[in-house]
Amino acid sequence: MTIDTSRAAQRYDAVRRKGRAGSRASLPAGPDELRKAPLFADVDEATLSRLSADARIESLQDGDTLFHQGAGVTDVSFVMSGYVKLMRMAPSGRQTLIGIRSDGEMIGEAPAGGDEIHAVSAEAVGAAKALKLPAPRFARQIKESPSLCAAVLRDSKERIARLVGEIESLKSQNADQRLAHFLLALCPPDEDRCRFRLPYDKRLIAARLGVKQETLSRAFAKLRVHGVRTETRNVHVESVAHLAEQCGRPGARARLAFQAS
Amino acid sequence: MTIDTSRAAQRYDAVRRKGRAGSRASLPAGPDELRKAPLFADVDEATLSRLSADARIESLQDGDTLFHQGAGVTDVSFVMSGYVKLMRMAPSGRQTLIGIRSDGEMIGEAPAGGDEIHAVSAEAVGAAKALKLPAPRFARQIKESPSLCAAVLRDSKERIARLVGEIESLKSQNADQRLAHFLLALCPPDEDRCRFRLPYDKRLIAARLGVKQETLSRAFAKLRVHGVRTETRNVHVESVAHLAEQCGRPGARARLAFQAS
DNA sequence: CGCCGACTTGAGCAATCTCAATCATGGTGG
DNA sequence: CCACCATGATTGAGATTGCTCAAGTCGGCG
Repeated sequence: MTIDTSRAAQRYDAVRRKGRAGSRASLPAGPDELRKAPLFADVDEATLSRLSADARIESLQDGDTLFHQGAGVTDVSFVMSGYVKLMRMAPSGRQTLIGIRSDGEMIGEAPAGGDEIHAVSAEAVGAAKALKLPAPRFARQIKESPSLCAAVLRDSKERIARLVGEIESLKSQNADQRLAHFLLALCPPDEDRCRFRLPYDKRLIAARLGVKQETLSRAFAKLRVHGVRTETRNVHVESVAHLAEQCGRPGARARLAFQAS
Repeated sequence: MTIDTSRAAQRYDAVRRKGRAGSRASLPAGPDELRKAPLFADVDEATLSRLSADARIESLQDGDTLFHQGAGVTDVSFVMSGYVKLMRMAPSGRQTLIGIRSDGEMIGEAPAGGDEIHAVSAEAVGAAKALKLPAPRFARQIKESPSLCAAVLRDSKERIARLVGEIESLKSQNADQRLAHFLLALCPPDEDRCRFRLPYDKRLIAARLGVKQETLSRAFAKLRVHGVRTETRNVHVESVAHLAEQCGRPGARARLAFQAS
């Protein structure tokens, strides 16, 4: 369920972090970069250029931390390339993956003014670039620009919908069904037979689905019977329709897996 | 995990609904009622009185539906008394509890204009009263009143934080720990030994925690060893501090439960 | 070649679910 | 007052799911 147990996680992090440079490249950014974030798609130009005044782009390496849970919110960040994972740290040291951001998505919550604190920690998964805006400036613009405010409102709703979906699947589906759902979302549209690449490694996918790596591996094995083949990161789906059928049935899979073995 | 399986749920609903009147009382409401909702705590009087123009209060009986998932959003609703449960219905008919609202909380999401659709279904748990405002009017006021907009923004953030917490606990805690957390939140502050009443029946608590009723019952049984006694709906906690310790440990409980049996 | 990291596989165990029986409670009709 | 029923809660037994620990595979890379 969690990414790792406390002691194991510490070891794991120690390994990943070895030999990484401490300094980060940071470049200024303009309104054009901001516009790439869907959040800003409908925000007026004037607001955007005000927002971008102190914007900068940071380059991150695998494992770099953007911010820690509990720390004060100084910036609003957006993923410009790569992936960023959001995690909750329990007092015990246990880490739980909350979500993964990519492609212009906002990392964390939009600051609305006042003293705010990060509810999660954010860390780069592989090399990534992040766009950062100072939080106070963003909070001021939210109050002054109706289009920005509307955009943030809409974005919050999408976020909530996603989280609700997440809770539903954690409560009502088993690991196999969650994996089927996950893969289904990755299949390109309009093709029944398809092939694609997993966006990140299986360890992370497992954490995203809320299971252990071993369990994920076995779930993949069960899907083989249903025409889903994997070679490391590449996935081959014989029939998307057939895969979709696997999303809502607990019993059928066991029977078929038995026949195949 | 889910509230009930498809067929069982249908039977269950058929039973609960028997002999209930179809009509609902509906009374007009004013700004004073609105002010009771925390969302409106800091909203200016003018906005509030505009919002309350078409406000009305509906009386609901156990099992009454406020709205269905997938239906268009025509109103914004608030719980004035009692409890309302939010559920997701899978195409299979499976129902998953998403949350429970009470005490002036908003039910569903704030409409921001445009055609919107309910992401969940809402149903009264026991007798309840709901305050309803027409969605279009609310959406208009959001655009025109900065204080309302700020309030909705703040509320969305709280909602997201709650959902994130929910996901964390589903992913990282077992049933016993989730129950301990749940009870801890119900304990009145500043007392180590306390006594209180469960807000709703154990069937609902189980759904809230994402386990079956039987599992919840066994979790309560395990907590008895730790000074938590229950008589139907009444709970005695010998030591809140001791209960809090149970929130973060998987192993210890099993040993003690074994000794006790 | 040999190691490392990511992944897979196996075996046993723990948590949870399922099905079924039982019990307590409150209401209802006789 | 009692028999009876419906509902919610508890308990038991067995199946299932997912976890843990451990070993093994595989591909790249120095």
